[in-house]
Amino acid sequence: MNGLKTSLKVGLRILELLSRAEGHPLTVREMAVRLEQSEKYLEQLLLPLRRARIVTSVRGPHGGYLLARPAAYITLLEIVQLLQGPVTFCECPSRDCKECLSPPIWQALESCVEASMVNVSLADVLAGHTPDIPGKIALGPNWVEGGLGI
Amino acid sequence: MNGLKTSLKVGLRILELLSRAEGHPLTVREMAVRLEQSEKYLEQLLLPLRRARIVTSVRGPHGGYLLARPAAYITLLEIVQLLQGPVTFCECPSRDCKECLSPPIWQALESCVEASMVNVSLADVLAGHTPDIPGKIALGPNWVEGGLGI
DNA sequence: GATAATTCCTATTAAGACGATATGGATTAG
DNA sequence: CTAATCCATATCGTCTTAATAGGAATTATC
Repeated sequence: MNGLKTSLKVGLRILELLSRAEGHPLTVREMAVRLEQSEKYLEQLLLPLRRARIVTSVRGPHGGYLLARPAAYITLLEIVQLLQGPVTFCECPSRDCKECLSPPIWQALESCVEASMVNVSLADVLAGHTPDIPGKIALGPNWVEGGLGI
Repeated sequence: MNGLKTSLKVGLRILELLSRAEGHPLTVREMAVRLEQSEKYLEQLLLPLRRARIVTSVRGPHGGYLLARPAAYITLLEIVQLLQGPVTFCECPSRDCKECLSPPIWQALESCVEASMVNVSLADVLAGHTPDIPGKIALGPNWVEGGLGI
């Protein structure tokens, strides 16, 4: 959560280009020029994007990459999970993990972020839609009101 | 966001010990034995905790560390920010960053997590309080309903 | 005051993650 | 056939972070 990885930033810009190309395949070379990145690096990012069926490829001359689906049907969550890794605070399975002390708290935070991101499409991101005030997790029945005071 | 850092996990366990000690100073040595960690490593974590005034120290013989405040007045957010780093997705100041495409989205996610964590105290964590269903960000007035379809 | 217990501080090492590059193979239009 | 293009893997270098090391400063006790 400490900043976006470069792979995600660049990946988003790739998807931006593909989205604006609208059905016309873009070559890695074109993207490399427009994004000022090396072709090889972009290829490395396009590989998982293709395997996850977020983009499609056409091989041979006049080939290139396309968005596999309309941008409105690609969620921010799948992009992030793919290029930045899963949104996890604590992976422990048990309910009382000795390391993180309270898995439910971390799981709630994960759900908070995931539920938010699955609700935002690539089209939303490109359109610059601004989200509203966020919700936040609330403690359950065990919670003692006023425990935090000020 | 890819898993909790070791420093945070161990830091939380330190705070757990101090919380249960209730005013009686604990030495680094004691904590090292009970947590099965090296004294030197714990010292390194206690340093920022003390500077942030989350713990207090007593020097000399019969010295040790104490919680600086009751656990109910220590928020999860400050612990996380201190030992894991700030909760940031994108640090760009401008509203249309070329790298992350849409700062408001990331800022909303940050706020979502921060607002949740500031609401959870160390006491809550130790008590194993389980948070409710999380809220999530919602797109603002520009949002087109049904944009995501399925 | 000497001594021992303890915190305090900085430097250094070790291992892993990640950005980036390099090299070559596979596919296909013309 | 050949050139354009995607496909795949291996490798290198840098930065972050966990962990160690060594010693300085403080203070209770005798």
